[in-house]
Amino acid sequence: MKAVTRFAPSPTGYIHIGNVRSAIYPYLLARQTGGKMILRIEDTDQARFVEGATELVEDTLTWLGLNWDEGPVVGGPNAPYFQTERRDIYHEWARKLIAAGRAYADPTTPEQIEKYRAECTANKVPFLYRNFRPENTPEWEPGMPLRFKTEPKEYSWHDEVMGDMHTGPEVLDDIILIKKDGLPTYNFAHIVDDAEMGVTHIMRGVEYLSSMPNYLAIYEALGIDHPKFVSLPHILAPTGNKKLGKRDGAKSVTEYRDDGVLAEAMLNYLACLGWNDGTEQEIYTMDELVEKFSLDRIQNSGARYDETKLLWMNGQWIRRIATENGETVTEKGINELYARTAGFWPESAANASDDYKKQVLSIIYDRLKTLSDLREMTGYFFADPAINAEMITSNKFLKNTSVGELRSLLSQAIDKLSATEWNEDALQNTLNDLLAVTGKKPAELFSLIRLALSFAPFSPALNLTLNTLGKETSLRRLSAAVNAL
RNA sequence: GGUUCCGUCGUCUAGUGGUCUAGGACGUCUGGUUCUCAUCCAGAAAAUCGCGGGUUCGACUCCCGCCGGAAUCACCA
Repeated sequence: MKAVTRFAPSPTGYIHIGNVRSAIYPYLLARQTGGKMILRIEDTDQARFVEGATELVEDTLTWLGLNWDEGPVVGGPNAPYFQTERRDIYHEWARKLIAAGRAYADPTTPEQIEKYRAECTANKVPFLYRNFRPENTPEWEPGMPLRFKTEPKEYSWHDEVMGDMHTGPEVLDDIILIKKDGLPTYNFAHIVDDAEMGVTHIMRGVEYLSSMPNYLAIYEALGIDHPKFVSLPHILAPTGNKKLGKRDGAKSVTEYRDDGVLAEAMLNYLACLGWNDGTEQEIYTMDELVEKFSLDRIQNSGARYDETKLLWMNGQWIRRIATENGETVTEKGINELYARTAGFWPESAANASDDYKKQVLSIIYDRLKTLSDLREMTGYFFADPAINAEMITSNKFLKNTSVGELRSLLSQAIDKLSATEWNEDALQNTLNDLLAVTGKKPAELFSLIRLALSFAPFSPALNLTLNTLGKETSLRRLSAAVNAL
């Protein structure tokens, strides 16, 4: 069965990690079944509308590789895809309900409603508007709120994630269908749109679960079949038991992109938070996700967001791309990874060539957790580091060596390296010779040379660092270090 | 308060009556890979399966009760 799914955000800000899954899962199901994915913008709340939010949504989906078949930008047979432009459609459906005696214009003022509510609170009974239904209602016309006239009864339904559900009549109420401003509420609009657009699966957060009976009542009154319901459990904040939201500092998805997280890792992590295919696989490509995704394996309890694991996964993806999933870097892999690194290099790399940066990347990639680590970890490849003799003399492997000896060791290194052919293997041989000649341990000799070259807390293997830096630069820095000691 | 949902290592999870003295992953710790950091490899610690009853020869798995957590009760979505 070809699934028609949708992601229907309201344009009130950025998409954060707590709510992208309701875009990922619909996408996966649509692609798996050869169906389609619709992007619909639910902008009926004018007060919460945020300028530019739609573009933010599009940007996020595009980055993650979640392309939509119908919606803004691409259009489609069910256009328009902004609810504010579909006003007439909702009114048309609303009139059907009125004609069937299942909706009425509500003349009650908000103040009066508040009184009813206060009355119920005082008497400790649940507030149900249907108990205060006005007896004489005017004929509805736009500009008046329109309410659903419910018929309280029990409802049973099936949720693809939560299983068989059942509720009593006490949860049914006369909910607002169309607001005073003429725009529909979410409760009404999504039902109409999903029906018009042929949506087969509604995937949304569990917070809508308690509204289900009211939706079921509307589907019934409208005489239409409802789509399948898929309630997605919440993603929990790192601490506490609350769902992850902007107030808990949930970062936007694109903020992770700007911090150097790969789209593949983000998608992989999020898809597997609350879903797994029952195997022990951890790393999934988009294609594998599309192939293996299944609704019945979505977890029905909330999952805590764990950034540490996301970062681990990002490291895995960086290595996977650089090595084309093998053990060593390949040219193609480095090119692929390099293409993602724009904007993450230190300022000093501004004038460096692509080839040089690729070479640096190829020896440093397995140390990266995020692309932005490049900024902190590669500076000395592009500009001579500030000399800090203290860093050498206080190093744990060097602090017991006299300054005179340090100088002598560096001088010997300079002599040997001056006469060496400059490539990885030759450099390694020279380094080994140096070890033999001086009788020093690698910890002492290599640490010294490494620090004199980089003055950085860590760096790639010495021979690789030397090779990339080049002969001239390496010897210059070594000499400068001798003079500074 | 009403209604509904959820409950396995710190975290994400596997587990659908016996193969579970509960498996994997992240994190943590230890050791190895000629320096550092990281990768990689090996290993360790870590869950009385929320609690109490029952059904059964046998329960993490089925039933009941309880406890704990969450969601929702808007002219917001």
